[in-house]
Amino acid sequence: MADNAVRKVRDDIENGIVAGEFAPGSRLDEVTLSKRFGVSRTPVREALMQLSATGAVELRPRRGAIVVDHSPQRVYEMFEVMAELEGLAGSLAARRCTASDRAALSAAHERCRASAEAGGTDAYYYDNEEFHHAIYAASHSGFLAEQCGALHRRLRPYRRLQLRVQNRLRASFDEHEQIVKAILAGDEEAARARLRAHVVVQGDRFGDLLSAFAERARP
Amino acid sequence: MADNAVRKVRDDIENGIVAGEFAPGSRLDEVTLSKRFGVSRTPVREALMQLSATGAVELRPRRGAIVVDHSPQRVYEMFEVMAELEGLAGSLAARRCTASDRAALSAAHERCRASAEAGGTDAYYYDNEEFHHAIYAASHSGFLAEQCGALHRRLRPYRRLQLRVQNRLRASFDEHEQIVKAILAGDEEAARARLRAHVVVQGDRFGDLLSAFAERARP
DNA sequence: CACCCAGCTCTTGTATACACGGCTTCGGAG
DNA sequence: CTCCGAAGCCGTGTATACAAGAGCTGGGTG
Repeated sequence: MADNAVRKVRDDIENGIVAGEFAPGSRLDEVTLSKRFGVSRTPVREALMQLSATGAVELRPRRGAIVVDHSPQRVYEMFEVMAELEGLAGSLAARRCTASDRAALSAAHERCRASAEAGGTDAYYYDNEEFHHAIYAASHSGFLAEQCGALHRRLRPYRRLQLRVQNRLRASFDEHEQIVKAILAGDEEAARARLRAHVVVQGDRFGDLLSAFAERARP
Repeated sequence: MADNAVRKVRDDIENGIVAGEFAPGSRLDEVTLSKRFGVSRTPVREALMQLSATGAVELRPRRGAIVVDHSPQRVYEMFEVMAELEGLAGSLAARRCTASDRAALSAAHERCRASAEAGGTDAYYYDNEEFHHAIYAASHSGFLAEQCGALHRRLRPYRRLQLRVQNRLRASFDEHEQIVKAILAGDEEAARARLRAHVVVQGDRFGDLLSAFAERARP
């Protein structure tokens, strides 16, 4: 339920997982969490179930919840699927986008340009998210937009780590430029191919992913 | 939570939705459901949350759960996304499948052939599911297999309705034949294209989808 | 000395009780 | 007659109590 208590608990646990406070494989005890957050076990249980649904934790019957261990291979697979869905979204956007979609996409792109030139990875990270969501919206497929949004959110921590790599920010923006051009030109296949290449982890970026994992492993 | 009570309640509600007992847009009252299934509100709540996670119902804060109304457009969008993911799975399967994957795929295909010739749509429906799962497994991407499985399951009722259309069963099997050939030949692009075409709702099949909806609307 | 079994404890799964927010209905006023 | 508002009721959200299964520990035995 998007209610107050359970939402708060869910977000707190999620943040704790991303921050490394709850290590992968560690047990999440319901009573410990409830005492920690000052609520009863009920909202904690519901939060854990929601996290289980989004794949952040694994619930084993009668044995509690453990933080899932995202191996590099699994993260790679997730980016692979994400690339495919984003490619579809780009293709549909190139075909269907309206004038207001174009305006929103261009505006998001310009915000990315500004933050890329300012050099703040955090600001760029946020604007980058807006950019991708503008593409989802332009696809005019509500279900696709939901799926993309959910996966995007799930990959958020890893994307954030990847952006820290030197020059990745600039390269990302240059790729955006090509993507925008293809969508505005109505070139479905170019939009699909460029978005796919933008998202998928390949070449040097696979090494970046591994190094990001290594960095995260440290305290 | 794959526990006994909540799993049973969840499956019962899901079946009720598919069977049309719970009409789209209708309210699912927690106390009514709990009395009906002879359990307390707690497992009912958890079941509803799981159904909300899989998209079968919508949970509005403080206002209860309602059965989501899948418009034809939305179902079309879901098949569109499914087609994309299956295409990716087929492409990966063509590249990566091992000897045992090939054997499993061929075996599933032969079972489909048998039930197609026997003419039983229910049997074919089941074997068809096995066939697609064999492709997911052959992709050797655990995450992709999970996503495909989840979407497949979500679309199950609509696929079942579609198979009732005359000759669709035979056409489906013929498409399978081409897909198997492409995967066994290691032709990634052919496998992708044929799986996509197999799954997506286009041409006559869009009319079939609409008629299936019309039929389901009746008591 | 190692292995197995039994009892205990700790945690999850379920039930019930309590609190708070929204919806509805009934009454009054314009 | 219609519209607005307040109070009561119904239903969800949260807390707590009870039951049952899984893991652990300690003692006994081979």
